[in-house]
Parts: sequence; structure tokens; C-alpha cells
Amino acid sequence: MTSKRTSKSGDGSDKVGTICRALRRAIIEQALEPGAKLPEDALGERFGVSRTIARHALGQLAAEGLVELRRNRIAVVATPSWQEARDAFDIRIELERLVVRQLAGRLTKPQIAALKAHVDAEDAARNGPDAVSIRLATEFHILLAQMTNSPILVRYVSEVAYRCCLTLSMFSRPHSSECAINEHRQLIEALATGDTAQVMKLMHSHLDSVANRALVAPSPPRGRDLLEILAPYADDEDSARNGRARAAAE
Amino acid sequence: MTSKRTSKSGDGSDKVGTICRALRRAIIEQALEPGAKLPEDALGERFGVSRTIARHALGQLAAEGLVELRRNRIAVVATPSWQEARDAFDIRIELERLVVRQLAGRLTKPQIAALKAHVDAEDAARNGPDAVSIRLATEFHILLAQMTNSPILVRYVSEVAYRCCLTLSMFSRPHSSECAINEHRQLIEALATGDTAQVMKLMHSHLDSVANRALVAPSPPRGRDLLEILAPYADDEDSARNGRARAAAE
DNA sequence: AGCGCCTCAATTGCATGCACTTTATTCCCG
DNA sequence: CGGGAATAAAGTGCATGCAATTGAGGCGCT
Repeated sequence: MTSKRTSKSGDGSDKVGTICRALRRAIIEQALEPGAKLPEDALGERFGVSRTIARHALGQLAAEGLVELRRNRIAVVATPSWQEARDAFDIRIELERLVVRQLAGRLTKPQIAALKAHVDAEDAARNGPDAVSIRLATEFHILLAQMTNSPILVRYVSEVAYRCCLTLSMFSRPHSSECAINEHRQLIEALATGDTAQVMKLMHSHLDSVANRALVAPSPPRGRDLLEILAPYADDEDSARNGRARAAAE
Repeated sequence: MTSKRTSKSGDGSDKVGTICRALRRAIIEQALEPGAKLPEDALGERFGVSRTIARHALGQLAAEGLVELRRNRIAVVATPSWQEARDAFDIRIELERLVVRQLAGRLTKPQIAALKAHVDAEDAARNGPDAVSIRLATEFHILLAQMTNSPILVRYVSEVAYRCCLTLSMFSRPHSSECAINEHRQLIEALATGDTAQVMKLMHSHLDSVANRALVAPSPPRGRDLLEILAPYADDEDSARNGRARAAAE
């Protein structure tokens, strides 16, 4: 039976998960900009836990690629390069095509209703802060992935979507999201209809247009640090923006 | 207490990574069977570190889906369901199609040589223990992914390949790998030629055949535990092997 | 004998403490 | 007045200790 006794504070005790969620959200809403420092004790104090827990949470986030963890140095919010952003979007396209392929024509009515409700929420937040609409747009895709009932797919889509969100906050300009909302509605429509090929094409072009709208050029519009501005010119050994398949021997 | 203390040069740093690598390898070589218990202190003692580090490593592995981490319970090697195995292979197919799409016609000669050398190693190990040839076959795909120079792609392909490897050890029978070796050679050939469509098709059918060869049926050929044998019949609430897109409301 | 309860060993959850590394500051010298 | 080494401060890396929870075996009851 559910021996749910003596739960001392009803907190649920998923402390690490709580911190991860909070941090993820803060990151994708740009409350924490790429490069922002995340000291363990500051986090611990902020969430009322010890450094051990904060550290563990940072480890998880690092595994997801949202924070960078350099030895003996303060953890920072990840600063993906332009090439990494492109790569993330490429992967995301394939993953989400798989999502809609599995979903096309198989959605129940309550699921469709949930999707429409979400898009309505996106619509309502259109005049709100930019960060919120970006987050909602991302969560639409995650919601879609969850409907596949495939935990693995949910995990990967979530991760890569968060990463794309992060890169959007680095390379994108003020952002216009109405078009995305429309595309979301079209997606739902096609999913309900059940035309697999069509819905996959829609998802592809949707993500492709988001990527192209955002990742305009390798010239960083918002440099926050000298090193980052200089990064594209560094070209230390294997250039990231050209000649992908080169360095072989490890 | 036998091993090196305060060895600052050389290893020194990446204790967690070392444990992760060792565990990963042990898991995919079936030295650790699915469901095997992984107590923190036992791990810590085995690797000469404290529970803190072992715990952190388990956290990482759990994030990769190789171990299951239940609250207040001993961590165990993950025991993916048959449906999860199929899902993993579906994702893997898309990911690796992306890999070869980026690689086709772009490989340098040393890279091709490295790939051929790896397949030769696979060939050499053909008569050795089964676990080793499975590991080598998996590592071939990871090697391929690494040549894309896309860290994200490498991570995802590695993870999903390890997961597939794990499921293979649950659902597959004695295994015959010569055909896979041949398919690897064909893959290299097509990559060198540069016919993108052809190489994508090859990769698709290669992975598909591996999956179909392995994931024969939801009837577990090798039950190692009563609970696992009974698992397919449990059917606790939402069956995993049918009606994918069902439960919607969260 | 079967079934439930109780107690105890095993194990995890988490915080704290200490050593070491990096980073910021200060102070001395050119 | 500027540059660089010494020094202080901040932060991470890791082990250990203690409380809380779980699983198992023993005991009495029916």
C-alpha cells in the first residue's frame, strides 16, 4: 500500500529536481543570461539547501548542456557557439519529425484540446514579456513530445528544445512570435487530420524557419564579453563554421 | 586503500567520469546485467572514492538512462521495457541518418582509414566473447558520430547507442554479428563514395535490421528474475506495447 | 503452518568541514 | 605612475558524520 506516513513537510523532497527546474526556467527566460555565474553556495543558500545538492543539480544541468562546468571554476550558464546552435536545430528537426510522425492521426480529443489550450495561452502571452512567449513556444513542443508516451523521446526533445531556446537568447533579435503561433495551429490541424507526410513537412519547415529567423549570421549581435566577441575570430585549431568533417585522429 | 592517493598528475581530476566510463562499459558488456544493484558505498570502495563521488556518477548515468535511481533505494542497472527499446531504436535511426548525411562525401582519408581499422578490429574480435563484439559494433557508430565534430550529436548518438546496447543484452539471443560487420563495411564504402541518399538508406536498413534481429518479440527469451519474466504480463495500467498516444491529461 | 507486527541492520539523503585551486587585492619596486 | 609578485578572499573537490528511510528476519498471534 501507499505507506505515505510521516511526511514531515510535504515538500516532496525532490530538491535536486526542484533546483534543476527553477534553473532551467530561469535560463530559458533569460533571467540568467549565457555566461552568468552559478556559484554552488549562492545557489544552495537561495534554495535553502547545502552545496552538495546545488552541486548535484549543476551536474545534471551540465549533462543536459545548459550549464558549463569547468574544473575548479564557477559553473556558468552555457554559451553555445553558432555552429552548436545549428547542430542543435538539425537534431531537433529530426527528433520532432519523429514526434509528429508517431502522433499524426493518433491524437485523442482531449489531447487536441490541450494543445489548442496551450496555443491560446501562447496567444494570450503575446503582448507580455518576450521571454515568456519564447518559453511557451518551447513548452508547446515539449507537450507534443509528451503525448508520444515515449520517455526517451520526451527527454531528448526537451533537452534539445531547451538548448535551442538558450541559443535563441544569444543570437536572436527582439523576436516575433506571432508567425510561430500560427504555425503551431497549423500543426495541430494537420495532426488531427492525420496526414503524416504533411505534418512532418510542416514541422520541418516550422523549425527551419524558426532557426533561420533566429540564427541569422555568425556575427554575434549581442556580445556581452570581449572574449565572446572575439570567439568567432579565434579559430584556435579546428574551425567550427567550416569543414565539419576534418580532424579525425583523436 | 590500496590505490593511489592524491595523485595530482595524470588522472587526478575526472573521478566521476572514470567511474561513469567503467560502469558504462561494464553495463554494455553485460558484466552488470540489467537490474543489478549498485550500492553507493560498494562503488565508492571499488573505485577508491567516497560515496559522494559514486553518488554523483550514478546521477550522471541515471541522466543517460543507463541506471535507475529510486528514492531511498539502491540504484540498479536500467531494465528498459520492450517498448522503450523500440523507441530508442527509432530515435537512433533518425540520429544516425543525420550523422551519415553530414558525413557523406566529406570524410578525409585518415578518417576512412580509422573506420576501416575499427571494422577490422570488429572482425578480429568476431570469435571472441559476444559482449566484446557488441561493444565494438556500438563503438563503430560512436566513432562515426565523433567525425561530425558536433558535440551534441556525439552525445545523443552515444547515449542512445548505449541504451540500445543495453536492451540488446535483455532481449537478444546469442547474436550473430558477421552481417553487421559487412554492413559496416558497406557503410564506409558508401560514405567514401559520397552518395548521400544511398548512405542514409544503408544506415537506416542496417539499424532496422539490427533492431529487428534483436527485438524479436515481447516474450523475454532470457528471464533472469521472476519479476522480469512476469513484467510483460503485469500490465499495471497503461500497457506499453499498444495504444501509444493515449493518456493525455497530465 | 500461515499471517501480520516489530525490531534491527543496511543504505540512502544531506550538511558540514577541511584541503586545494583559482581569482581578486595589495603592496613593493622600477 | 605602472607592472608584477605576494597575499587574502572566494570557491570548488572531496570525505565524513549523522538522521531518516527501507528491507529482512524473527516473534507472537490466530
